[in-house]
Formats: sequence, C-alpha cells, structure tokens
Amino acid sequence: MNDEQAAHFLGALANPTRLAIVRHLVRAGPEGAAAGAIAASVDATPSRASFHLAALAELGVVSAERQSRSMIYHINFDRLGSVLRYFIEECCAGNPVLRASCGVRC
Amino acid sequence: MNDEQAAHFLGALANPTRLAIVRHLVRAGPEGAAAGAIAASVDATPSRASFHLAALAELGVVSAERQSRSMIYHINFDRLGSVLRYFIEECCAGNPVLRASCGVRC
DNA sequence: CTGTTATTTCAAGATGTCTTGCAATATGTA
DNA sequence: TACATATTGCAAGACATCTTGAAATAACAG
Repeated sequence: MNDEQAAHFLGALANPTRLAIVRHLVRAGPEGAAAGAIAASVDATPSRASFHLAALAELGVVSAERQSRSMIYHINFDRLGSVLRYFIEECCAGNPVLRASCGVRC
Repeated sequence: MNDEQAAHFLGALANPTRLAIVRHLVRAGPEGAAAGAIAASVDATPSRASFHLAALAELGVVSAERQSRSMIYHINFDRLGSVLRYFIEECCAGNPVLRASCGVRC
C-alpha cells in the first residue's frame, strides 16, 4: 500500500451513506445482509445503495455473493484493518496517542 | 461526532498530498514545519500546499502559528485520534480485528 | 519607502463524485 | 410463457474538489 492507494481507500469511507453501510454490515455479522435490506436501513434508493456497495466492493471493504434473488454483502475487517494499520504506522509513525485511540486495553 | 462529520474528516485524509503533509508534520515533531518546507517536501507548489494545509487546519488536523515571515504548522494527534476512535467504536462496534490493526502490544 | 521573502487568496478550468430515474438483467413462481 | 421480486447499469445533471497561475498580503531589511 502507498499514499495513493491509502488515499483512495480512505476516500471510500469518506461518505455518510457508506459509513452507514459499514455500520449496518458490522452489526449484521458473518451472515451479512441483502442489498435491499441495507438500502432500507441506510435510507437510500436501491440504485444509490448499489452504487455505494459497488464502491466498497471495488476496494475489498465488502464482498458479495448471490443467494437466490438477493445479493448478500459481508464486511471485510481485515481489509479495513489494513488501511488503519498503514495510516497509523506509515503516515503517523506509530504515534502512541493514535494507538491509544484504538481503545485496546493493555 | 456523527457520520457526516466523520465522513468529512476522513475525506480530509483521502488525498495523497494531504497524507504526505501529515507524514511530514508527524516527523517534524513538536517544533512543526514551515509552509514552504512542507511544500518542498511533498513536491507541491506553495499555492497547492497552502490549499491542502488550509483544508487540514479547517478540521483541526493541523494548527498554524506565524513565526516572523513563516507559518509554522503542527500536527494534532488528538484530533486524528478522535476520528479513528469514532470509526472503530461507532462504525465498527470495536471489532477486535480492527483494534489489533492498530499495532498495540498486549 | 523600496525591495525581498514567505504565504495566502482568488478565478478559471478540468476532473471527479453523487443523485435520480429509468431501463436492463437475474431469479424465482404460477 | 408471463409476471413479480431483487438488484445492477447507465445517462444526465448538480455539485464538490483539485490544480494552475497571477495578484494580494504580511513581515522584515536596507
């Protein structure tokens, strides 16, 4: 990962609708959620939700699998973690204040 | 902080030039760095660097103080940490994989 | 006061992103 | 086949962002 990639990745999260989608998928857990359910929960039209889901999927933040008529989306924590790690370690030189912000009890 | 604010904040980091500025200011430490030095180190025109520094200052990621003819910029780790904390705790429900990504040894 | 250095501001244009509404595709059911 | 459900794709317009270059401001030195 380099600054260009990291910037692209952060840009994928820099949108209220996409943050709401992430929030929903996190709480949906390993079973994931259907595109329609996601759209309803974030108060977006199907088209708009699909647009943002595609953006997140493009960068690997979420993955999709068809299940009958529905598309089931899952969150990908490893991918999310990779951009946080890059940002904290590379851009911020592992600053202790930032690390403490992650809320890990030591 | 809400999703809208967090998205705005993440957007401020979602740019290669701004990530490079953050990287430079982190390494500059508490003494900070002058706008001209920052511009040179991130390979940007004074005008372009000023534009991005203003964007970061607007959100409190950096702060500025005049020192003679120079403007000295400082990084603000607390502010950076607040958006990471919001993202990990609120959007991602404190997921352990994400927390581990912060690189804190436990 | 004049000139020099350091930085910001502004306008213009290029590019990118987001939303909307409608059409198209995929799947399942009668 | 015909129809309903679930989702994606696309085109157009609105809006935001980024870059460039020139002009304006601020601070200092002679």
